[in-house]
Amino acid sequence: MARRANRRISKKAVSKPQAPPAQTRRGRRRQESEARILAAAEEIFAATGFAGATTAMIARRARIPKANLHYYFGTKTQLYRRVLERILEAWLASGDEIRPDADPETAFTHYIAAKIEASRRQPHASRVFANEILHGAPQLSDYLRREVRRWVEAKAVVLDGWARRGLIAPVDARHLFFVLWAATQTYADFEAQLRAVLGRKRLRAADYRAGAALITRMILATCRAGAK
Amino acid sequence: MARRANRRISKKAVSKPQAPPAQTRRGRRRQESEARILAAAEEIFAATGFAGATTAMIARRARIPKANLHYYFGTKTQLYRRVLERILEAWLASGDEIRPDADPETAFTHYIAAKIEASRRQPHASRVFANEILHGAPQLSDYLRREVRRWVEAKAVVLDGWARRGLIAPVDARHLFFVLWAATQTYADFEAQLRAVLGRKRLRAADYRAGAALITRMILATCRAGAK
DNA sequence: TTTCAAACTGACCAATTGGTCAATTTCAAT
DNA sequence: ATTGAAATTGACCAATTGGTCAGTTTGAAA
Repeated sequence: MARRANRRISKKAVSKPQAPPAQTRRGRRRQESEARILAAAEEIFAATGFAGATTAMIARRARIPKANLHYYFGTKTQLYRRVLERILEAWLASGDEIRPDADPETAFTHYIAAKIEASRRQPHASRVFANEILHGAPQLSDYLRREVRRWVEAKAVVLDGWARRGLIAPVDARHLFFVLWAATQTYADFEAQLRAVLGRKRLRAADYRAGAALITRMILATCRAGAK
Repeated sequence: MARRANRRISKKAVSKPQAPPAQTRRGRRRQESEARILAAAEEIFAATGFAGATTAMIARRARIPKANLHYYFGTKTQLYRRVLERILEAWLASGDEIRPDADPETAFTHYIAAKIEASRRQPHASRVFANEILHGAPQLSDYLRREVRRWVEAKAVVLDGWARRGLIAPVDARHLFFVLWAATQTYADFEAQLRAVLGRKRLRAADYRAGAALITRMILATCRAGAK
């Protein structure tokens, strides 16, 4: 692991990979490299978890020297955090359609479709997130307790409002989201299992459609006003 | 990692940890140690994943010398496989209630309750399994393609039979199980997230009950004969 | 064109870790 | 009581890996 003596100081003493210049050639090249590293890191972390990933693997996939990766991102843990931040940002941005003035059926349908689409298009992101939580969210617990919790509280208010107005049946909003996340993300996180069971080499568009359709049907049947 | 030269041979040359004697003192002591190691390994693998786990951690938790662990189980990978096998066995044993002659509503209710109870009582097992699949099931793909697939095919026949007899609405059985597994296992695999969102230090009995109740309600609403 | 801080990287190192083994202890069988 | 195969374990090692750094290159600014 190399000497642990104030890594921060010696780092700063050498150079500061801060402040990407501007629209200079250097700035452009740098942004390009950073993006490639982040993408590579996401793939590797998704495939192997934090502990299983090596900075050498990530650098190789990004096609840059390992020392360069450390020059840009510092430690493996810091790089991992950057990857997580990007993912959580996207995660929190979904669900905008769930608003008091929206039509519940439409809002649920679109939300589910978007989540399934995310599982299909960015499975790596979903898996990195899943892996982090699976192992106790050591790097994310603050985010979960703050941003995610707030997100859920806000959505719970919306669902309760819908229920009060008789638009949907009353439902435990928190657990509803737990189940919704699990159901939609399973198409990314557990893809290996679904492929094996379905006997597919790769999941097809129809598989994702079938999942979205079933989950939507389940939610609508559960929440349909007057239900149980 | 130590010399890779035929580990198998040198191992055999030293001794063979096969054939647990009988009800001798040694036999008993051995079974005890093996059980402690397997339990410790399950916890550690669940908490850190395969790559993040060290045999030293597992040995420490099992309170035996590391060399002893290797004496009993060979390599870390072999120990991991033993842990996985136990877990998958239990996994496949669930769902016995889903039989042609069973009442669908009762069968679903019991299956969901059992899965949630498993998430509550054996969260480690669920997490080891989840971690394995999340990373592409490198050690499990054969099992998934054989045992699990067969399991699902059999259950799909049962559900189709129920539908044909008008006991439930027609439904895509495969995807129904995907969603059911995800929804119930999330109470173990994503416990850290649920705790954060619910603002709990530990999930309570009531939380598991709420989850089971909602999932049951969803499945029954979806499958109720005559539904959509 | 000159300059020099920033960018870059090959080579290296210390810590960690999976696994081994020689030497010792235990105990089931005789 | 004797015996030897099995069980046990402290000490060790080679491979891996995160991270560093000295030396070189690059390009923006003067």
